[in-house]
Amino acid sequence: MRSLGNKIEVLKVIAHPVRIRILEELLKGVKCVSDFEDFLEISQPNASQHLSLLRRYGLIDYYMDGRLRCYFLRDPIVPDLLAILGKEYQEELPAPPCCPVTKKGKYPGVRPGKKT
Amino acid sequence: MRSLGNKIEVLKVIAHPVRIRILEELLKGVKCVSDFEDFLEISQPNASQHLSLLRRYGLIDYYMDGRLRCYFLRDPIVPDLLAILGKEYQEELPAPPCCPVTKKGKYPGVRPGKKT
DNA sequence: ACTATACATGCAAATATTATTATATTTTTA
DNA sequence: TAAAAATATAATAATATTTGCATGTATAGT
Repeated sequence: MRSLGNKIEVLKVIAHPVRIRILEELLKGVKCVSDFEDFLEISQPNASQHLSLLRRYGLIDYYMDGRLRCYFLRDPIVPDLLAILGKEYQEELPAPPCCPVTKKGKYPGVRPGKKT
Repeated sequence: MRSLGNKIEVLKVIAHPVRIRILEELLKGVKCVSDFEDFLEISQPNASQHLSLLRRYGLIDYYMDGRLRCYFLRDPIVPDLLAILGKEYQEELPAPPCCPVTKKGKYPGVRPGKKT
């Protein structure tokens, strides 16, 4: 299992437009580097760098088929995160019953060691 | 609704150890700035900066109670993401039936315009 | 009115991320 | 075995993020 700190690093790695597209493509199935070049509008070395970053964090891996590298998804957190990114959120969370701006509110939290 | 690009920005904003802790605390309930100072080991201005970044992206908001600012969660994507970060993943995703390294595999994808 | 409290803001320094370019490695094909 | 295809690596430059510090503002208490 990953530690929380580790998961945050993973989140950071995922949070990049190119890498999200890569992961979305891999969700559909195996792809090799030059396939990505076709629809990501970036250079081959750049694609390679993103792929190896994703691989360094264990999110994806590859099989080798001759001189092709067939990349595929490996970490189950990826489909979960992509699902959230695809989800439509309509409402905001309910605001807490606290501290209206105009009137004098009352902070509900305990504030040990604080004056006032 | 947020666009995908927008959600990726949000993901990036969330993907920071201090900000994750802030959001986790806010998931429990309203907190004001100096409350965060107590358990995050960072300076007040730094806490304030992280809070205002989170607010700039609409993830949180605050009520004012005198000189306190009572921060609370606002964007429903936050609890969903925190849930995933808390989730335990045991297994890796099933590897695709393709291209074993030792033997000569066969790339399953269509590669239009590519030679070989 | 003065002082302390709670918090925000602006700026500069340190650090990290990203893309670009050139080059290297490996494998297949001719 | 030489050329090409597919991909990786390394170095660099451009840019963005993060923090620290000093200062600013508003409110509350005296």
